[in-house]
Amino acid sequence: MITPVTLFKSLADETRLKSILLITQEKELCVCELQHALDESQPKISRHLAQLKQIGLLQDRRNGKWVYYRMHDDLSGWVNEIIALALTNNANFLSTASESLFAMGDRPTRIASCCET
Amino acid sequence: MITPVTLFKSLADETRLKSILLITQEKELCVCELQHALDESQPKISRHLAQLKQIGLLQDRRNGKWVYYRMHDDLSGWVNEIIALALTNNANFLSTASESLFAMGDRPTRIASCCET
DNA sequence: AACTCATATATGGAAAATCGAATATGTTTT
DNA sequence: AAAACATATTCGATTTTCCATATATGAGTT
Repeated sequence: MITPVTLFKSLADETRLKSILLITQEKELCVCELQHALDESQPKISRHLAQLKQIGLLQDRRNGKWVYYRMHDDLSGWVNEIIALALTNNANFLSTASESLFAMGDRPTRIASCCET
Repeated sequence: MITPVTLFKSLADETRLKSILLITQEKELCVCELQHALDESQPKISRHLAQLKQIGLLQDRRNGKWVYYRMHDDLSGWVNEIIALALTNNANFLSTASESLFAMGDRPTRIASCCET
């Protein structure tokens, strides 16, 4: 069970918050997609994702060379609700990253999406 | 307009989060009540409240020697909703502070409550 | 097996957050 | 106006967070 302080600390960083909101919006994203969408270095993205995974907010799965992150399945309802509220009420906060993601060419998601359960 | 990162940073500290949740629960609290409920030093409480006020999460009013803090009237709906979710889903996180507040003798609130609009 | 690509981690340093202690301000009481 | 009380602020120090760089791991590809 995640504590409220731990949750809010996780959301209190621009890179982490945008990552979580993008992942929530897109269901699942790999490191390189977040790297492109947020225009940040690979280690930076990877480090924050590892942190979010360690806390239990995210879970990952590897598919070939790519590692896909999504919200953890076992999150309490109120955690998901808080994230959903943040997402739906801060469209402009995420717009640039979101547009950048859609403009990205060669997204591995397309290839992977055909293999999902 | 508060940004989501600013909001979550505000909630990412135990003293601040408990203060905000207690204030939300009790409508209005003065520094000495929070000091007692959270069992923290006066400067520490005061400093965090000042920070929350500066951000625009709290507003204060002075009544005699006491300064009462409450949630800011002009907060966006989603901000209040997030705080309400945190409050209703983390009873145990707040229980000790809450009990300590109720056990406090000579609460100035009692005197002030007769003068509120 | 060597090479490439995607991702992860380790390290040292910089920046930011937090704190305790001391002190200042403002209000009431005497 | 001095004393007492509630609150605010300053200061230096500690701790925590964050980052860039370099390097490691792990999976496909040739």
